[in-house]
Amino acid sequence: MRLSTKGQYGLRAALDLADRYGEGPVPLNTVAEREEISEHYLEQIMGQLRKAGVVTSIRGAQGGYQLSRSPEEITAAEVIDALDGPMVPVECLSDDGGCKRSSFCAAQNLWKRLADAMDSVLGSTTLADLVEENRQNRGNEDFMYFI
Amino acid sequence: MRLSTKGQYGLRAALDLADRYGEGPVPLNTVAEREEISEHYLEQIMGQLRKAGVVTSIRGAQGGYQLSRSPEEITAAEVIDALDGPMVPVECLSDDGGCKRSSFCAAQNLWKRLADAMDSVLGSTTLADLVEENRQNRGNEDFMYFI
DNA sequence: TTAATTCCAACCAAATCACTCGGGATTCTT
DNA sequence: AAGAATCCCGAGTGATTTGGTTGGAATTAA
Repeated sequence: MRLSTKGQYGLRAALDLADRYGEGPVPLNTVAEREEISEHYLEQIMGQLRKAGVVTSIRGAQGGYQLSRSPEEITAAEVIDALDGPMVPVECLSDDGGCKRSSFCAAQNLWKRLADAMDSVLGSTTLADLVEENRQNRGNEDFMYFI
Repeated sequence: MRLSTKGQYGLRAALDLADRYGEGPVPLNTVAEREEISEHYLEQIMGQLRKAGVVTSIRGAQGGYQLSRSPEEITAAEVIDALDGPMVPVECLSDDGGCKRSSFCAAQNLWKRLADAMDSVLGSTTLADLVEENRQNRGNEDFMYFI
């Protein structure tokens, strides 16, 4: 059970934008370069994020992408859902997929707990949280480095 | 991010065996029938579970499969790992996959938390837990039914 | 006007998934 | 010893998904 690279790249790109929130639009190619993601592929990803309302774009020269809201207001779940669909571990939990065995399926209890656990992590972690954590880590590392 | 049907079927089959633990070997076709899984496909799945030490098999007439240990001693994680490999949400967390960005990757903190959350559910839930919960549910349902 | 950018749709190779098929090996029952 | 019930194994397969690439059109700042 792996997350697609799309979801991973998308989150990295979103974090890249979060780190520069408020500094104006960032062109796609600089994000692609910093994050080492194929430019054309990232284009598709940003398109999805735009349609989902996570980022906004400005076309033309000096254009680029930026987060649509402040990083505190965007959860990891929102980014990943936009790219990979909702993170539900098995089909039978999703609204329409309901399987006829559900009334007596012992496994379903497990999937529910698993889905809850995943939700609570992704839904409660914002881009700001991750950027902040990372700044602190980097800080400590630099500190270590110079001793 | 979906679990493969293999993992789902495998868990269902394991729970089926857990429900009958101590009653001797159960032939594959009866499990397949009760759980509505293709017999040949389930055969492959049971093969993997056997190699992983989750079930044992007895060949020949009157043979079949049974859990290798009591359901209290088998976690959901063990079953799923045997079939789909470890449930790690992204490659860069797995031992050998370590990516070079890890030292400054803000996303990785999220994946770690997600992996921990998943682990703690799957690693702490045993087959016995699920069978027991299910028996209670079924009990309540029957109760409701006859009022 | 030109260069920088986003936007869009089609295409593609490789991998994975969810099975199926066919037959061999083993063991119980009679 | 024969036959039936089982597990064991490896190969094949069609559909879908993944992880992109290609090529070009539209928009806008300088």
